[in-house]
Formats: sequence, structure tokens, C-alpha cells
Amino acid sequence: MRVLEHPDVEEIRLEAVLHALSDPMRLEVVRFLATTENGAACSEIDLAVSKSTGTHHYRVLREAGVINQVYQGTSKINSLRRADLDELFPGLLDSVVSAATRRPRR
Amino acid sequence: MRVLEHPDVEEIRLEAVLHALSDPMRLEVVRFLATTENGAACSEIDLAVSKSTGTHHYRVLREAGVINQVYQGTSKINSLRRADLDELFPGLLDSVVSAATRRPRR
DNA sequence: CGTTTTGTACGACGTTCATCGTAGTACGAG
DNA sequence: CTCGTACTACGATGAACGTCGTACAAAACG
Repeated sequence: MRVLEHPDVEEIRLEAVLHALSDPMRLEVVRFLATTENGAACSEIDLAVSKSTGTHHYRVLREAGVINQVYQGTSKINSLRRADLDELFPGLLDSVVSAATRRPRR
Repeated sequence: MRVLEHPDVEEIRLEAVLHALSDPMRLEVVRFLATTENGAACSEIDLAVSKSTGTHHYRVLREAGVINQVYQGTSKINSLRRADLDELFPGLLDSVVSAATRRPRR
């Protein structure tokens, strides 16, 4: 429990990002993180699933290159990789987040 | 074999669209259709899979609301639901298509 | 009519996925 | 050192997915 694997910028694949964003839970996480400036701990984002499932979704987002995760005490701080995503897929994150925000969680 | 079911505009869900776009084959179809003005028949888009699999992918795209399909003789003409998608998720289609075009098929 | 073209329906197969519960680990506080 | 908090690892389970082959259907053309 110390270092977390993140894909390099050039390793981020569009398909993986789209897949990561295609789940309601993960979309909600991204939508929430988009409203924060310095990220948020997993426990701050209230998902209606068990903790195991939560961990799973955060990992999918991290391994797709959508979020960054760093340990801070017993917590794990999540933040969007906004700069990386904007460089690779300009406009994508913004359009997804604003669409997800406009049409609230179903 | 005559009428094809399409979701109404208000039935199109962001998650379903993102999921539909998260497959390399389907992304290739969308990328191709984005370059055409009046759509294209399934047979015009050369996918490296069997016909059955092709049919499957077209159906996923149609049921997610990404493409429109109409019969024309023995062919089926596919076209992007660009206006509907732009209305629901402004900027999404453009950013995905241009990202998919810039980074060629894996 | 028969043939060709184009796409479908159905069933199968192996993989990936979302979900959970249980048990466990790392860290901070007392 | 012990306890609580926050998250993980592992295994299980049922559902969805991508793929295919075979058999079929509808339309166009001879």
C-alpha cells in the first residue's frame, strides 16, 4: 500500500476512457471531481454501492487514465487528470461533464 | 425486415452513447460516417469481423441513438444522428471523432 | 422462377464486467 | 500497543459483451 500505478499520458486510450465513463457510478465520480479544485477522498463521494465496488470503480477510472490517485494518510485523494485529457482529447471531458450535469443521475 | 427501432431523442442516454463509442469497431464506424455526407451502407465500411458481428455493432450504435439506419433495397444505409447528439451532448461527438481521427486505429 | 447481394436471427462460446461479502492492511490517534 | 478509519485483495456469482457459424429472409436482377 504505497504507490499506485497510473498510465502515462501516451498510454491513455480513447476507448478505455469512454468505457470508464460509460458507467453511471463512475460518471458520477467524474462529475463530482469536476466540481472540486483539489480532488476528494473516496469517502467524500457517496456512491450507492458497497466499498468493494467503490474501490473497483476508482481503479477502472485510474487505469483508464481519467483520474489520479494519491494516498494521504488512510485516505486516497482522487483528482481528474484534466490537463492530460484535454491535451489528448480536446473538449471531451468538458462535454461529458456538462452533459452529465445537465441530465442528472438517472 | 422493414422498420427499424430507433430511440427517441429524449430516450438517448449519455452512458449508452459512451458505451457504444467505447468499442474500437464501433468507433471506426462512427469515424467513417463522420466523413460522409449522406451515410453509407454497412458493406461500404470494411470491418475486420464477420458479418454477424458487424450486424451486432450496428445494432448497438442504433439502439444507443448514435446512428440512424434505413433500408434501401437490400442495403441498409447508416448515418450519424449528428443533430440529435449535438443537441443533447454539445461538443461530444466532435471531440470523440476528432480524437479518434487524430489517433488512428490502434 | 432462380440467383446474387445484403443483412438478420439464433444459439454457442469464452471473456469481461459489476456487484458483493469476508478478511486483511496501512495509517493516525489515543 | 490498541483501536478506529479508510481502503484493498480475493473469491464468488450472475449478467452483459464480443465473437462466430449456420441458417434464413428480403430485395433486385436475370
